[in-house]
Amino acid sequence: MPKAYEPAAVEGRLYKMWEDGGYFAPTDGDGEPFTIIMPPPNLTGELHVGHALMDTVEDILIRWNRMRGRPTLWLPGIDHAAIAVHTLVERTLAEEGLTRYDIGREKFLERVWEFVNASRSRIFDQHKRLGASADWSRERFTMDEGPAKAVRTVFYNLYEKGLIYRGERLINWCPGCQTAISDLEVKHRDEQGSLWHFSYPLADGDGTITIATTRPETIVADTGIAVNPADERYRALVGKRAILPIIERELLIVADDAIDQSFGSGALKVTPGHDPIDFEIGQRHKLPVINAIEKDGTMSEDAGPYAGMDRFECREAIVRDLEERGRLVKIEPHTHSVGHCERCDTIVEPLISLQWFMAVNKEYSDGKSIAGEALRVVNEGLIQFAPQRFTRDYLNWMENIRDWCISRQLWWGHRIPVWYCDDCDETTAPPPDIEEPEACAGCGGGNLRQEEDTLDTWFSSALWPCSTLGWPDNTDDLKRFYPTTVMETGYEIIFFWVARMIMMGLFCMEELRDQVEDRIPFKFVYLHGMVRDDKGAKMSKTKGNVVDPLGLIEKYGTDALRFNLITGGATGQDQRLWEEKVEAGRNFANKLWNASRFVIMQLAGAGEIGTLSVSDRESMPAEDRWVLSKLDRLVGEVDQMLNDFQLNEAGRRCYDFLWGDYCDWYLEMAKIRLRAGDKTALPVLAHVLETGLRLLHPFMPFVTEELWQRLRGETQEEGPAALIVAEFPKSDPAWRDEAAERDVDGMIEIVRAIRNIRSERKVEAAKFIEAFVVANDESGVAAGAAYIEVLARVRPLKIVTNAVDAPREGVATAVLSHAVVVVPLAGLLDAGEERDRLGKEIEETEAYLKRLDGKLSNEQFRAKAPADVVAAEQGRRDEAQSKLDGLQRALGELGS
RNA sequence: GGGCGAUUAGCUCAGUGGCUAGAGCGCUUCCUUCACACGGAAGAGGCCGCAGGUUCAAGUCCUGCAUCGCCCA
Repeated sequence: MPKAYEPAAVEGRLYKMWEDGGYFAPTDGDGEPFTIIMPPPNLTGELHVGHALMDTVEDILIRWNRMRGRPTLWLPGIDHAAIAVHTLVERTLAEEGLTRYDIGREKFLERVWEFVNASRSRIFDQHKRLGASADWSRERFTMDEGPAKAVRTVFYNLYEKGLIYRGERLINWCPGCQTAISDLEVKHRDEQGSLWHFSYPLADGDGTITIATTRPETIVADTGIAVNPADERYRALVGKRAILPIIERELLIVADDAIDQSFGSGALKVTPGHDPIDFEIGQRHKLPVINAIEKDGTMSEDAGPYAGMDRFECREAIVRDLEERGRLVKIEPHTHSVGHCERCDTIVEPLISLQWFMAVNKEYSDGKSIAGEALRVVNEGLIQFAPQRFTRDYLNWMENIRDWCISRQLWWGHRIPVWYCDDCDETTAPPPDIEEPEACAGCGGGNLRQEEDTLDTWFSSALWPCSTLGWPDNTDDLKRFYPTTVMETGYEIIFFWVARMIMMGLFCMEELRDQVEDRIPFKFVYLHGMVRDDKGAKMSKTKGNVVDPLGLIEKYGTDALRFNLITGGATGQDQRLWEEKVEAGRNFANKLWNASRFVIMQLAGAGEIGTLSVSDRESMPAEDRWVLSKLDRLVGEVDQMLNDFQLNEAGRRCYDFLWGDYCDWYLEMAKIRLRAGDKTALPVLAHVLETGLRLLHPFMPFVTEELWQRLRGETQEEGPAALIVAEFPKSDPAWRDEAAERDVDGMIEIVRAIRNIRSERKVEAAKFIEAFVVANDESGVAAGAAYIEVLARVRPLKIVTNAVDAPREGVATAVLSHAVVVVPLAGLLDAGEERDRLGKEIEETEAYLKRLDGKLSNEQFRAKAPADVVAAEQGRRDEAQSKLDGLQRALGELGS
């Protein structure tokens, strides 16, 4: 066995072994399935650390449940990422001097598929490097036939229920991507701009009214002016008309409660065609709607003299023209929020457009609406969030949700399954099994044109938990694995995706499941945080601060990266990552490797060691019972923490036990026995290690599997062929042994005290020194005497029950709660220093004692605190008192 | 404007009302010993952001404030 763990030498081999062994597919058992549908990575992306965290969390949950014996399904897939792929292909076309219109829809889609097929397989090869134990045989792609049929089906069902409609509404238009986008895809950013004040003459010639705007270019689409009804300044003007300069349009002055009197001049120019708030005001007052900006961002015919001008050039031109006419009152600097396209960062233009929408608040049967149901299942606790605080974000968003614009002016994606008739006005939406209708549903004619637009990618992603399992068909997988167990994803897509999956899942399953708890897409939503760079900045390709997970894997191993990502922060919390941090994980893997290497070497040729059972406990020495007791405690804690989605704490506890208790102490004690020819520690060494490897396997799958295989090679126990399908440890409190824990912890304290004295007094590391331990429980200490001698390099060790039997002159004293350690150090000791040290410790102990006394003399505490807490405090008080007595005695014996 | 999160050792972070608040990295001293120097041993280092409150008991719960960050409008 090599001296150091070499991840590269085992990872590929083990992954292949698992895959070939068919371990990733769910077993056929009847147990309650544990299912995770993997959030589909998008086609264009390389593996990044966000994926690494996602894979790690999901793989831990999956491996843990697989080992618990539940039929476990982790279903992977890929998302077609409509806008991203569409623009990517358009860009390559542009390099050839072409547009998609030059080559047409069919050729365009051929180009897209070329790209898709080339990048599709690469993505999961990268995920496999992370050890992801997903069932690749069930892999799905949003554009595959199954998911596509699901899209057509749900579209049809929604349409039939009147929940999908086409209408002219104000939508967010991205002039860069040349498509409508949903509210969620607009990112608002504060920008430094100006607030221009313009005065308009009143139509009756009697005075002016001053309006303020951040967007002068939209003036040409103004159709009214609104003021607050309570505003004294304008009360007399309500109902009158003002004249829009240049365009010479009459603007009705209306009163509306939505107007903030203190903003600008208190008079708002109303542009229903280019602002959502204005649109609502316009609706309330029946103001006309004018579209003055085209989809390419230039001014339309309605912009009069500015027609054809770019919207931002137009802004300057209008300001200039109004200034020339003496209409400009003032310009104030002003910071305001500007909407940008999430994808291309172009400033989004709200405009009126004919689009398809999903009516999320509309009642479609006995009090049910899409959003209403989605609220209900979370309010009723059928779906729970981890961390819990995200529940409120979800509810808040769902309560204020507006109709979802689902059409996109893209060619790549699911084409909206409706046909328009050239001979009549009828729209034909055929049932999903008809891919192309032959006749118009209205006039029966055959001149049909399919809608050009495609659906928002999230529309199909929202179906993911059911479409991947076969919906709309009631397949075996759907029956067995839906509702899925956990949806694990980043908190940043809770609205984009989680919320919409809940809406769609509930709707889709209505016909198949009677009970609402059977219709939910998942029971738990686990949200992980963002992985940032070393300065806390978001990683991005453009900033060049991305940490490449594959590079880290090559350098430190997959397990090291996984362990760091999991223990590096709490659930739902952002974390920072940089290369050196991963070293800790590598070191841990190497520690396990070497501890195992030692155990395996000891086992080699030792013959059969047999298995361990609780009944053997009686004959075991304290340290065996100690480590087994602590191990069982750990097993219980880890199980509890995994159940509570506290993966980070569970991982940490494993680390503490394996490195601290097992390697630092148990192994060292076992060595002493082994050197003395006593092989009785072997079964315990092997058992604890084997259990620890099983416990840690979900976190660090490769090193644990490799070591487990090697260990099994020595112990030759019967059982599963691989750790990945071994049984996850179960707590058995029969292993608990508080007396052993107390005795061995006490022995460890003595060793530490002696080591401390040696180190402080600069005793040569290799030198053996004499030491006395004064203890009431002589036999308890005597049981560990051999270990104290070796681990603290003490010879001879003298255990006495009475302080007078230990020397007093020239000694260093360490007072513990259960014992006093006396180390004669004639010549090495400075009495003054020793006195100072004891004095300081007395001070600390007195303060501690005082605190405990205060607590214990408080009748409220005795009356109200649980009995075990009171008893524990009393115990601590007694220990502190005995320690204080010892310290004072030691100080007294030191003389003055 | 509304909401959420963070603020704990030099740095990065854990800490799910009850042990004298922990870890990793870094730092100091010592150790090439027989699993491991990717190691071992010993140590230094804390107004748990500030101010109130609830509680027998607060780093933890509540309120307010400050600073930083995120989400929504």
